[in-house]
Amino acid sequence: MEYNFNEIEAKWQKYWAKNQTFKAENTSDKPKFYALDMFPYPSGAGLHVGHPLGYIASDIFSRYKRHKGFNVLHPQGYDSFGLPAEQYAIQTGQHPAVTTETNVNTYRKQLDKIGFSFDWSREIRTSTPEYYKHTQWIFTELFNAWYNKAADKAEKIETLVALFEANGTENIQAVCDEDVVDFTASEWSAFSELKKQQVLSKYRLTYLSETEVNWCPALGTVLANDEIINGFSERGGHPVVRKKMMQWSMRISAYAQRLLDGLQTIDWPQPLKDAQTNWIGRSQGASVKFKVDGSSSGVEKQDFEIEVFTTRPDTIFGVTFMTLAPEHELVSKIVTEEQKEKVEAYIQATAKRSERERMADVKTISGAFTGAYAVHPFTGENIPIWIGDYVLASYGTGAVMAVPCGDQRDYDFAKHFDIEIKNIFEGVDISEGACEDKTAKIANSDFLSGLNVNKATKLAIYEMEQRGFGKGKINYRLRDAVFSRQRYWGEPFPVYYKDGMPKMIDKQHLPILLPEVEKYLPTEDGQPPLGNAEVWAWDCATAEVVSCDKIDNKTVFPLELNTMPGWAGSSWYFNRYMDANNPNEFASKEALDYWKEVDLYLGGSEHATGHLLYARFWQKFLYDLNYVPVEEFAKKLINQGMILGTSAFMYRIDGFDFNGGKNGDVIFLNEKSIFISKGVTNNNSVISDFFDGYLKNQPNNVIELNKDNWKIEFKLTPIHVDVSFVNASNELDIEAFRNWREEYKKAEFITESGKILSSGEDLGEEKYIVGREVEKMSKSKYNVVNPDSICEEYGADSLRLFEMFLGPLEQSKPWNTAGISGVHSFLKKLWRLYANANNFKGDAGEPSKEELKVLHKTIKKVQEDIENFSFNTSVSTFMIAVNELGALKCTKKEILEPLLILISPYAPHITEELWSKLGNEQSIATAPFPVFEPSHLVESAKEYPVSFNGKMRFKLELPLDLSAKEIENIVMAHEKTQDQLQGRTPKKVIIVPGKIINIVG
RNA sequence: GCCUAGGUGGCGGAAUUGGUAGACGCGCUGGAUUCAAAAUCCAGUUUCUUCGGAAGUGCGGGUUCGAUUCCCGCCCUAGGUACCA
Repeated sequence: MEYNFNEIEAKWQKYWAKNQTFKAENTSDKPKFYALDMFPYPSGAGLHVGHPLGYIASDIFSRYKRHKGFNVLHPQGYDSFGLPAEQYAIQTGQHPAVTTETNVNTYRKQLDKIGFSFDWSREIRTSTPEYYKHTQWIFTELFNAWYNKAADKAEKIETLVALFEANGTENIQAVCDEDVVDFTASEWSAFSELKKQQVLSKYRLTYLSETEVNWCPALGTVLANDEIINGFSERGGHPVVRKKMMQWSMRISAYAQRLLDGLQTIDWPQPLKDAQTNWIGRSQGASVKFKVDGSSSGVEKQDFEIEVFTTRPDTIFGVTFMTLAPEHELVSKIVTEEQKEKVEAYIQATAKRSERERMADVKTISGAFTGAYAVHPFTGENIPIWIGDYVLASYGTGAVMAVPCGDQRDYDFAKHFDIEIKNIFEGVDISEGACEDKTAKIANSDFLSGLNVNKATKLAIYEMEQRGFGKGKINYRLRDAVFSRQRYWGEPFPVYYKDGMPKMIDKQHLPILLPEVEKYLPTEDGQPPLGNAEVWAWDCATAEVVSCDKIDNKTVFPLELNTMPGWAGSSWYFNRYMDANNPNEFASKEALDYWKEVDLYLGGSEHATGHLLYARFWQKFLYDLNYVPVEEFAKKLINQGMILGTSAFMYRIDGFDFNGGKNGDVIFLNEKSIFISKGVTNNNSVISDFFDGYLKNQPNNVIELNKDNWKIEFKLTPIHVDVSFVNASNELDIEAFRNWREEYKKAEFITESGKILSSGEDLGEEKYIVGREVEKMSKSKYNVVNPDSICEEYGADSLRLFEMFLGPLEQSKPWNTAGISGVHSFLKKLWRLYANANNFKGDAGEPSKEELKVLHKTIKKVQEDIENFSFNTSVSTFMIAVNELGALKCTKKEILEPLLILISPYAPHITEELWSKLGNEQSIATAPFPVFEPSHLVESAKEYPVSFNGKMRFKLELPLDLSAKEIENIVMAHEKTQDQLQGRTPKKVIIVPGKIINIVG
């Protein structure tokens, strides 16, 4: 009986769905295990082979945990709000909800074919009202909360109001805007309602503020940094300007320290933790204010102050100049007439450089003197103020107190511009470079002289605070996150505006449904797409969304026009799966208390600072308000590597190029549909033959060349070609290519042997070889491979094994199906092993010692591998086991049955089938994992490697119970040893019993 | 520049605490079976070699009886962009 994988896989997929085999219960005597994948965005291109990599790994782990007796929650869903559906809507008018539905259905079909053990009863989509009503509710909770530093947690805004009513701002320790003003309790109660709201908005965890954005007027939208190339939009090439916009922000900075501290408590990859640590960017030091000396540069500049942040306040006596970022707002105010031209030229030059470029380039030193001076707060000396692009505006305060003796970049800057370098370190030579060694003692620094770094830092801060120009401060690079998007396809804010102040809509009226619009573009006056909605106003009296023309600003008010960003829905979805169908709450307390957190979270490292940081932030917030029982949502996280595609290239001959195209010696062909095989693109005889042919076809042969003196090359353009037209030997299916597009119908080819095929001519024995390159897998590169065809040709079990067999999970690797036949023939061998065992029924007899040894070494290895997420080596182990059992002609049920359980997490369909053929009536899914018995692996002899100076020369089988001395005697007497030594006496013989023998000398 | 990960046959990769480098699979070569093909099975396959051996895990050093593994310096590839002020 043949291994008919199509039939078997369909059968068991149906069985699992019908019997709800993988449905997780919210109450159980079993221990719980929650395995989660980072859910996909359902794109139009469908699932590609990179997606399942992580899903298969988490599925293996989930199935393993079921065998180990756990109640496993392994859900899946869709992050279904997003830009591609909106772009498609703009182009075609198709409603994004319709596109999304279609794409989700495609994904579901593809996922089902791979045999994942998902609990589909818990499927979620972030774009459904049932889901986003809770996203909206969490937003209102953030609005109605503030961060109490005294309690070090978020609290309801009511507690802040109570404090204001009692004592005003006295003793309030809150994370808030910089510009809050103090007031007393009686002042607070005298404030108008509007004024009170204005004050509170400076404390709320989400708030409206003017934020600088990259605005593209032509596209009517805001662009991300990497959507901009040299000041123009990537798509369309339109100009982009910096513009301030009123937007919602999330006060994530309140959680900076806790987000940092929390990293200590979770088992996440170190590189990912590093990325978050760096993103948060904590640094401890002092904030110091320097006054600008008006007398040096004009009286009107007297009032200006430059605030800097320094991590080395102890080196303040070494300050000999200041550097401002060229974009710093003070630059234009303090620059003197004489320096104005130079400074402006420098600012213009800097504006063209990206921040990355400015940071990476430590060799080029550039800057300009503003002509103005600051006053050193301790010495009263005048110090020059410079601008330099090594100081970034977005970093700290955008200004630096430069200490050239203690910072290499300041040092290089000072040297370059011949600025004074003052040495404030005891016995340190700074003639060659700055002293960045923190053990150096401070000298030449008034009251700080003779102190070490720690003491000097503390004293410097104390003195600054006493004299009122500085204070100790911890600085974070982490900035509050902008939460508004000028898009249609996202969660609408449950917000309306009364007297210009935002008001939240009550939980009981949620969800606020995304309104219908005529078109998905921004309005003509630059409003977001929701500005096109006709029914988009809030009626407070009836608590309904009503038509915009009813707006009277008394009971009917305009609704918010922005929508939420992509990360809103994904910042809490892991909690939703715990109780996915709860209509009232985001999840019940019972469900949350039972599942608590994700035990294993799998996904790509590209989400390190986006999704994963914001999700941790929301979780901590929900924890503070007692909505969730744990502060970190994922105990363990594993990054899966990216699967790269292998693009195929055709080489189109556009013309001829003489002498490398110098002097304009290029001839272009009129017909541009001739493709040349990769191997002959530089072949001289092919080129000259082709050129001769070209000359003959010219009606008036005007070209006369002495070819001996000319070097002719083809002018080629590599064209991406669909990888499905190319076989494993890089040979092109010419028919498929000709039928691909109208323009290629008449294509001609120069084959690998140099033969010219005219249009329509068959290949015959000839071959066209394409070029190959490994790049990111993407639809536009025609290198996307989806799993469907592999499932059809080899089956889902082969796909699963193969994706795991490719290599370590965390490493990125190119997709190459060359090895898939290997895992497929393994499955066929497995099938045959059982077919030969009493026609799948297995024999009852006692297993032999050898058979037990094979089984138990496999149990040991596979269990270790799964627990170390080393799935690739398990697949090898299965192959070895099946090869060995095949060689032993094993037919014993006692061996074959446990072996199936070992393989079943990896290849669930074939193992279910063989399991039932062995006579089992229940699914294999919850069969207990075999227990490893070490006694089966005990050996009595060992084949020792005998090494000479560490190099293995021959092997010698010896009993394991020999002592080191006995081994030495046997080895030294051995003839091969004498051969190796050739009469020399060994200096030393090292024997590690059970391991190695090494003879030195 | 810096941080992180990585660099092993023709290819994907294995070697779990320093102890037989190249497991397993692909590909390739030869053979068996077959009218033939597919499928299957068997043998071989790091390189060089005077067939005794010798060299070999990005490069150069070091520690060690012994290094893919540990240390120092460097090169390359991928991802991230900090620290500092």
